[in-house]
Amino acid sequence: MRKGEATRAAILDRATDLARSTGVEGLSIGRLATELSLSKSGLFAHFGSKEALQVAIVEHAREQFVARVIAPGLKAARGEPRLRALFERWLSWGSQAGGCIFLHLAAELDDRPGPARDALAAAIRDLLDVLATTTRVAIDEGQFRGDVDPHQVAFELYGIMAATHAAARLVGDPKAGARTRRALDGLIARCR
Amino acid sequence: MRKGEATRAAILDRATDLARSTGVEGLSIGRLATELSLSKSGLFAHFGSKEALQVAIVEHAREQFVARVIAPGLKAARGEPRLRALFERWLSWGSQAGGCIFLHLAAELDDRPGPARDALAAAIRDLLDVLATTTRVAIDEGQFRGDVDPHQVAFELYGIMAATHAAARLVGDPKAGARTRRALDGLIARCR
DNA sequence: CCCATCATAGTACGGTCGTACTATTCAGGC
DNA sequence: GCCTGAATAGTACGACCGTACTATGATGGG
Repeated sequence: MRKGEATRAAILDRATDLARSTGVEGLSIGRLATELSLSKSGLFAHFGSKEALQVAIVEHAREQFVARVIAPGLKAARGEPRLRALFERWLSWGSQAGGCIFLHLAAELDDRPGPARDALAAAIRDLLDVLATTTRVAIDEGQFRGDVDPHQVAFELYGIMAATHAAARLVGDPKAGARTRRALDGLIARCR
Repeated sequence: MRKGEATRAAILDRATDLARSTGVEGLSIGRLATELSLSKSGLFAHFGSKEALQVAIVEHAREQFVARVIAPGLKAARGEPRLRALFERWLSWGSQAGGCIFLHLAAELDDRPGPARDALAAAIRDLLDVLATTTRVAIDEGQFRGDVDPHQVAFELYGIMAATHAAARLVGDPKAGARTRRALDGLIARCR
């Protein structure tokens, strides 16, 4: 049905927004319904359980991430430019209100087994794989040295992103942006 | 009074343990009281509000961190060995059940203004400062190059720690430990 | 235009939340 | 060994939680 899908999408949009700052456990169905001018039960009917809503939020965030970060990033030229484009887009994804939802949920869910955690782990694994694959291409193109470990690069990129998050959002370091660029440039320079 | 202080300490020990996996918002006073065989009101009387308990948890974690990570780490030889010792101890701090509470709370609180967030930001700022100061010493000792930026090193160390957390705890990467060492060695090699 | 089906609202329930207020137990100084 | 004050328990409250169940409203295919 058309109408239902549209509502569901609107719910997920708002829910994903909220979950960026409150997490998926702190998010309440009642509050979410009020914000959307829906009844709690009407909203609830779309998901059946809070756990299912949480999983849907993760999936929705993953789709948004693919659309706003991965897909446009992959349009850049093969190798290093593509890697930089992906990271740059990830950065702006993380600078929207609430930050990068994956970083938030990673901390919230890493000790909470369940479907939501599984979905999140899969999403982050995918992200790391894309970064690693892009690095692999840079090696094949001769831009990066042959002994570079693609997954190591993905690992360290994730770390830079997390450090950026903490520095910019929590500690309030005004130089966070510059530090991020320097770390990225350093990592890439080491690969050449 | 002696007794009250002892109880308060016991509460904080357990609360800090729990908050490592549930966060400070997800932690419930009732559950905590039950776990400690205390009445909810008896426990509550020690803090007066949940917010005060959250702040106390952060302060308690900070004290534990100084005792278990910072203080023993500072006993290592000046410069690089000290930096490595600090990071190594931070790593084992982060590998206790629930992981590093600071990384968890950083994600939970970075968008939630209030005293708990302030206390956490101060704690992490302190941690970064210790790492930066230690790096500064390594420069002064001639172990690191003169153009190394101590706060940049602290920033990147934080990133490595966060990446380790995600890789080991969420994604379940069996090579997480090796990746961490490689990233650390790479960072330090670049400083020399 | 009716009817089946989907979408949403309404209501209710047991549970737990944080936080008051009051009562009881306990420990130590005289 | 009482007396005082601290430490803890008891009880109650309103609010909100997630989740059933039922009813009403909208919608589109025949």
